[in-house]
Amino acid sequence: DSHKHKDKHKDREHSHKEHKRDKERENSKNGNRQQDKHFRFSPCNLSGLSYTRMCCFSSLSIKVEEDNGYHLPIKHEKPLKRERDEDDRYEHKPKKLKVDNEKKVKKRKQEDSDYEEREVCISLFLLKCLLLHFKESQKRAAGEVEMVRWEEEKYTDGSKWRFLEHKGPVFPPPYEPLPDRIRFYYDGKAMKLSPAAEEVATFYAKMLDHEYTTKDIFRKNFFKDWRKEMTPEEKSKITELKKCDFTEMHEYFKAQSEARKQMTKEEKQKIKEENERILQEYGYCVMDNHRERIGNFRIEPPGLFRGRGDHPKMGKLKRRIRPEDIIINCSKDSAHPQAPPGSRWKELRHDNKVTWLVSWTENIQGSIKYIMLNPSSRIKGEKDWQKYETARRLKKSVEHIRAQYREDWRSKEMRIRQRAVALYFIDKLALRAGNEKDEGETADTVGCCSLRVEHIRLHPQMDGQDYVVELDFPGKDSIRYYNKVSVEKRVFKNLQLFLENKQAKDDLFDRLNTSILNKHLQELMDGLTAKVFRTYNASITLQQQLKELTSPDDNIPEKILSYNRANRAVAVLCNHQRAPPKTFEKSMHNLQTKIDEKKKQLSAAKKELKAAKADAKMLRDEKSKKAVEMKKKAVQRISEQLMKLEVQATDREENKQIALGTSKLNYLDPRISVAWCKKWAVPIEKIYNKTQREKFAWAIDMTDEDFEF
DNA sequence: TTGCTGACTTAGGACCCGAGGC
DNA sequence: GCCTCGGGTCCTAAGTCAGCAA
Repeated sequence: DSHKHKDKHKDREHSHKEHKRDKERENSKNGNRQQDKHFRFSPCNLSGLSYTRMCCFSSLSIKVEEDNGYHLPIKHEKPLKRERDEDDRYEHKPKKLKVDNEKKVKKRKQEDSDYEEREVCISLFLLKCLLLHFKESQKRAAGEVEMVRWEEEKYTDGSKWRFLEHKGPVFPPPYEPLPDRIRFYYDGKAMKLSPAAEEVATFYAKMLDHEYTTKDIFRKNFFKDWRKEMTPEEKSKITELKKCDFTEMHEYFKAQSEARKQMTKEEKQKIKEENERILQEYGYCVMDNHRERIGNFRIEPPGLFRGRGDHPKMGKLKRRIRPEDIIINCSKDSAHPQAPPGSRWKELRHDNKVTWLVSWTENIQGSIKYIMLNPSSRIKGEKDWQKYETARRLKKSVEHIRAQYREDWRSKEMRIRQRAVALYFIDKLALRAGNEKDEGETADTVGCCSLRVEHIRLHPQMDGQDYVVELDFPGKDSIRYYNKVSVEKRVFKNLQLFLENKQAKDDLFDRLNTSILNKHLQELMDGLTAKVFRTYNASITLQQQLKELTSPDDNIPEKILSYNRANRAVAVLCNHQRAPPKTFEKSMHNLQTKIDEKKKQLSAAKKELKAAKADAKMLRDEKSKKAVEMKKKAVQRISEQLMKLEVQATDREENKQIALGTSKLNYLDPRISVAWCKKWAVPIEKIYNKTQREKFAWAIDMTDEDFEF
C-alpha cells in the first residue's frame, strides 16, 4: 500500500513539473494550429450553430448509425453561412451562458419569435429538413460536399430540445408467488406468508449468501420494513429475525438460476430476441429528430437497499414503483407514452429545460431518479466535450490560479487561508470537493471541504521528508483514501493552525464549504468548479505519461501496455480502486504456469532450430532448408506468444486493485487517446471497446494525431 | 447565509456471455 | 464440446453543483 502511495506521490510531483513544461511549450507555440482548432471546436459551438451539420438527414430517416449525431466541423468544411455568429464562439462561457442569455433575450427577440413559430409548426420544420436533405443529396451526387447548416437549431435559451418522443419506461414483472412446496419457517414451524410479506422475504432470501445479511444494521432495517408489509397476524407471530428460516426459498432461487444457465440454446435465443424487441421498442427515443439510445429505460425493481460502506439505511425496503409514481417528460406534440392498462401516470410534463424522459421519487432517501439518454447520445456527448473544453481552459489559467492560492496561504484572513489550502489539496491530490452530507442518513464519507481533524496527521519529518501530511479518510463510495504527501512549509504551518484547539470530529476547514469554494473558483475562471481540477489533472497526467512512456520502437502490445500504465497513473491519482477479483490469485497462478510452459516450449523450439540448422549445413538440400525456415518461424511465433503472456501478466498484476474504467470513461479527454492511437498507429479498438467508441464518437471524429490537450 | 431540492455526473459491484484454451 | 475467465454491460448508489426560498 505504502509503495503504491509513494508512487502516487511521485507521479503527482512529476506531473506538476510537467505542467510547467507544458505551459512553456504552449507559450512558445502561441498561435499555432492547435489553438485555432481549439477555438473552432470550443463548446460554444455546442449550443451554437456549428454542430448543426446535417443531422437533419438522420432526423428524417432517423438513422443514428449513419450519423453519430455530433455536428463536428470537418476538414472539408466550407465557411460558415452565418459569419456573424463566429465571434460569439471564440470565448466559451458556459456558466455565464444563462446570464448572458437573459441579457440577450431582448436582443434576440426577433430570432426567438422564429423559434416559437417553429415550435408550433413542426411539420414545416420537417419540410425544411426534407428540403435541406434533398439539396444536400443533390450536392453530394454532384460531388460537391458542402456543409449544410441547420441554422434554426440553436438553443441559447437554456432549452435542451424542441421535440422529444418516447415510449415511457419498462416496469419489472409483477411478483410471482412461490410455489406451495417452498416454505418459510418461523421458529422451526412452516408458515405460509401473505403475498406482500412473502415478496419482501424473497428479497432477503436471495441475499442470504451476501455479506450484507450478516450486518446488524441491514438485518434491523430489513426486519423493520418487512414487518410493515405483514398482515396483523404475521406481525404478531414474527417478532424475531433470527427465528426466521429462509433456506428453502434461498435454495429455490439458486436452483432457478441454475436452471436458467442450463437452458437450451433455443430458449436462450428466444429470451435474447424478446429483450431485443423490448430494447427496440422502449430503448430508443426521438430527440430533435434523432433516434437516440436511452440509458436506463427499465424501472428499478423493488428490493433491499444496498448502500455502500456503513450506510445507516442498508436493508431497507426499496418499494415497487407504480405508474402512479412516474412523471413522464416529453414534448407536447409527440405521441405520449401510455400508462399500462388500468393505471395512469403521476404527471405528464413538457419541460424542455431538462434532459430526462422519466422520473420518480425513491423512498429510501427521497431523492429523484431519472431515465436519461445513453452516453452515445448527442446531448450527453456535447456535454462531455464541453467538460473537457472547460478543463483545457483551466490549463491556460492554472498557473495563475496556483500563484494566487500560494499567495493566499499568507492571507491574514483565516477563511482565505483555508480556502487556499483546500484548493491546493484539490489541485495537487485531485480530491473531490466534499459537500456536506446529512448525518445519519448516509454513510460517513468526506471530500476535501468536509475533511475532519481525525482524517489528517501532520509529521514535521517522516521517511526522510519534511512536512508530511498523512491523509486517511473514507471517500466516495466509502473507498479509503490513504496518502502521505510532503507539502510546502506554509501549507504545513497553516494546517497546524487549522488543527489548533479542535476535537477529532471537528471540521478541518471550519470556515469553508463547497459553495464558498466554487464561488471563488467561478471568479477565477468562468465555469471553474472544484471537479474541473480532477478532470484537468487526470487528462494532463495521461498526456504527459503517454509522452513519457511510449517508445517508438515498441510493438503494439508493448504500446498498449504503456497506454494502460499511463491510464493507471491517472487511476491512482484519482484513487479509483476496485476489489481484487475473487479469483485473482488463482488466475495469476494459471497465467504463470502458462508462461513457464511457453518458456519450455521456446527453448525446445530453439534447440530444434539449432538441430535443423546443423542438418541443413550438412545436407545442403532444399528440404532441410525449408525445415530451418519452419523452425525459425516456430521460434518467432513462440517468443511472440511468450512476450504477449508476459505483458499480460505484468498488466494484470499492476491492475490488481486499480480500476481503469472510471478514469477512462469520465476523466480522460478521449482526444488524447485518439491522437495517441493515430500517432502510433495503434488501432483505436485496442483502447476503446464498442460502447466506448460510441460514447467518444465525437472525439474519434474530430481528432488529429497532433491534438494537444 | 443557510437549507433544500433538482438535475446531472461519477462510481464500484453484480452479472452475463462469449472467446479462447483444453 | 466443455469449461474458465475476464471483458462488457447493466445497475443504481453516491457524488457535484446550481438555483431557489426563507
